[in-house]
Amino acid sequence: MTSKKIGTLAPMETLSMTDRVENILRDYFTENKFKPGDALPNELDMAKELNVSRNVVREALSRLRMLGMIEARPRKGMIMAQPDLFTGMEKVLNPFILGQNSLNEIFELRLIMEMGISEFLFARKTDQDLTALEAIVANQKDPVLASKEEEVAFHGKLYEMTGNETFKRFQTLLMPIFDHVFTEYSNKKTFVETSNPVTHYDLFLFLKNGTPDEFRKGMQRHLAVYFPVTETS
Amino acid sequence: MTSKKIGTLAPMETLSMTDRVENILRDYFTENKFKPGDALPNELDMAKELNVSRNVVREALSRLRMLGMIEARPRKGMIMAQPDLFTGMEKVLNPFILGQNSLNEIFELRLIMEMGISEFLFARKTDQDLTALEAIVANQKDPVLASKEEEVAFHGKLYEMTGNETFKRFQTLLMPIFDHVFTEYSNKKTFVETSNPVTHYDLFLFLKNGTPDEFRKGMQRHLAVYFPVTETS
DNA sequence: ATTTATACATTTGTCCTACAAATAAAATTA
DNA sequence: TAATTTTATTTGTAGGACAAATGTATAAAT
Repeated sequence: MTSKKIGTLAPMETLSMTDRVENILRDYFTENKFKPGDALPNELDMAKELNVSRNVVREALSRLRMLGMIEARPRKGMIMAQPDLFTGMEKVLNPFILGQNSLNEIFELRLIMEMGISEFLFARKTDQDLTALEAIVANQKDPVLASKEEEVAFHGKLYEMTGNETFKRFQTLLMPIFDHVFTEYSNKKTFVETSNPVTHYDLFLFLKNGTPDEFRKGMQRHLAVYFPVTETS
Repeated sequence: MTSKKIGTLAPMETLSMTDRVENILRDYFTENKFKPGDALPNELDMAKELNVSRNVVREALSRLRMLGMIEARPRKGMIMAQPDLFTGMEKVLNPFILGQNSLNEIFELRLIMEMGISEFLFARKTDQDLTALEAIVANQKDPVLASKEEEVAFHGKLYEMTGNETFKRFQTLLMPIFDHVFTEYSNKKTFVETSNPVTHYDLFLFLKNGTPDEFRKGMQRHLAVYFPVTETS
């Protein structure tokens, strides 16, 4: 196997000490099945063990602390913590930094999710939820053009009704991106006024009295303008 | 308004200098609309400007570097970079650290996404994709019990066929969690053998010759055992 | 002997200084 | 002008120092 192929040649990015220590620490936690609450060695011991300066260890630990992976109690030591899945993602969600392609793909993610929640909504909806949802759609004057507040409240409530906190948090984080891409849509494309648009109120009725299928079809028509063109409409 | 309410009393977590500098820097980038490629001030200037030590600045920068937000070229300076959305998330995806509740919710996320991709699959499927997918299902001996490799390959290919790189990457990251939760399912619950399960091959046929609705219904039955119980099945 | 007071050890957070390495820019020389 | 040398710049890494505060061990007092 003396092939000339030595990789893509690009990824020969020499990692810094900090990068390596960060990886080593994460691997160490995983291999030793560290669980929230478990105590970590102190910084100096780590530095000596790894033959690096305390600075390097602290930079690596600082990263893990930011992610919520570990917690440092001054003068007491560090312990493992329960990280939130999206803490890291939240910090890079900046439309000016993210590429346009990423932004568009995130927007598509929304379409996918809102088409997929139907079963969960019907499985977990409560009368209380429906009442709250009705209040949201009732606050709306113009039945066609929803206000931004109402738009956010309505769709947000749907995510909340899935009973999946992670899912809801994901949506809340992505919301600014949705809005950003939506604004671009509004500016660039001349909107094709659909003949009989499905309003939030229609969706509410589907959710209250209809079936998962009816609701999903309604949602699809509600979001129709954003979908890619399909042969079999 | 001289109420006695002074907050929840809990969130009085005094931020460290590093935490604050990290926030200040991110805000600074956002407010000044920093874009990938833009040059950053050097560390010493930042430290002087913010009245903190270079160590603190470096710890904060180290975090942003980890997220891919900035890039440091030794001896040349730092520039803004294009972060990957999920870099931070990837590092905390550790079943031993994440809570069981999070794990279950992530698993539900998968169900939601796979129910929602139908329209995208039909809008973007190519003959090449279908050929590749057919090869995957053809490799399978037992039509009912899919091997783990085939399972991963089939569902992974579906995500890939949406043409949404972000979506596909998300799924790849979450895969170990899916697998982890799935294993728990297998151990705890005695599986209810569905009378006529929908196989991957069935799904392939729906995707090739059917409609988005047919495919989605098939997918729902394929994943039925994992769904929450719905009144209107 | 029990309680109280004191001293000590521990550990993170922050600051400081120093220097290597390597590149780009500037200055010098041919 | 061209080639060479010098210098300045900036990140990466090392190492020392100390404050603060907490828990623990030690000493003192009743």
